[in-house]
Amino acid sequence: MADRLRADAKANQDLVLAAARRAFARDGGADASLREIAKEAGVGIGTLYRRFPTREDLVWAVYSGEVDRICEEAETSAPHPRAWMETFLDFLAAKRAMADALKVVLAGDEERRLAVRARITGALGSLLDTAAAEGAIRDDVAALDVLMALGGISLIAGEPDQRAQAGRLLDLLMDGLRPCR
Amino acid sequence: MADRLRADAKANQDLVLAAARRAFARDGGADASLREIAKEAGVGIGTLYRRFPTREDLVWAVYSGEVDRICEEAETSAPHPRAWMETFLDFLAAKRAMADALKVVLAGDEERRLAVRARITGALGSLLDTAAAEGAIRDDVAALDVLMALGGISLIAGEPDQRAQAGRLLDLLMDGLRPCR
DNA sequence: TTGCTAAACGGAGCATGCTCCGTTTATGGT
DNA sequence: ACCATAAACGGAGCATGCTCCGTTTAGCAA
Repeated sequence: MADRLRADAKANQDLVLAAARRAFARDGGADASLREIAKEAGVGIGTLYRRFPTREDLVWAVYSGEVDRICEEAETSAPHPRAWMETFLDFLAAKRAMADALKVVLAGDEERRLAVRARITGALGSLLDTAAAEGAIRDDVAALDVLMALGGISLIAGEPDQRAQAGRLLDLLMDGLRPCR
Repeated sequence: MADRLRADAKANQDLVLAAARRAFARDGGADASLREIAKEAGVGIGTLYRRFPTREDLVWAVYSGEVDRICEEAETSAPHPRAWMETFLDFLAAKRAMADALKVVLAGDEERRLAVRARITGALGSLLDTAAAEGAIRDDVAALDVLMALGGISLIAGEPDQRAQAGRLLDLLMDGLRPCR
């Protein structure tokens, strides 16, 4: 990329990211104040917004590493869809901000969102394919649909105290994926 | 009820409701400004908030009639769960504000929310029971779980331009409800 | 070293949600 | 007709998201 950042810009970006990471760690990040994050980073609110135009951009910058790790897990570990889905839901429950970001990513059609989507559906798809090859689940359901189902579960029952409910919804989803008949 | 409203209070409440109905009709209501509604009703913002402490209260006051109608439909018409669910999702898609309100209702445990929840799960339960009796679907899934699944679908794929996606998720849900094996 | 300019900065400013509280008034009793 | 007072009113005020724009400066070329 020829678009290298100016030194001061890069430094500020890092300060903001660090502050955001700290703020998000405090409470899942769903409602951390961006002004507060900017202040904590010692940067003007305008600077934060120029670098991360939307809350989702910031959330994504903070958590993309973890998402990658989860995706790799889906591609490399044994094909236990249910277990992986639980991990995924737990992740979204812990980082509530990500659940909202996911919703946007799943709806939008800008290059950026599509890439993220491709990353996740790719991993999930590979997991589903493997499981299907073993006859554990159906083979005719698109990974994107499953991902959206997971996103839906986390949106409607993603609070930490709704684990049981989320589990039941996941049961229902798994039932829908069963290769009966 | 001994708690009758003072005449002026009642009048203002009606004005607010009428204004809200108009505002919501314009755009689903998801992001109509409450200040604007108050102004349109010729009432102070404080008055609006005293009568409807949360946005959901207002949304509910505006739409409870329609929800009732849909519930009755579930109880009285032929047991076609899928058709009813589509109606329900369409309703939520048209009144985006209701989708958010539903999420809150499904999470909270205050008397009010529980009552609303009971109203809907009651109707849906009756529909599911009838269908189950005919062998059309399983009989061991709680109505609340199905309702939450529907809520999840509408949260993750509730925009009008996501109908197809929502349909696929509904397929998945129906598959999960099938009485196979 | 000295300019020049694109890039970056940062905060004022506006809209919104929601609260708080001093002021006004409907209503029932005398 | 007159009060007393609980009830209702309404908007000032604070926090937040996000934008806009005048000011500052890093990085480069002469």
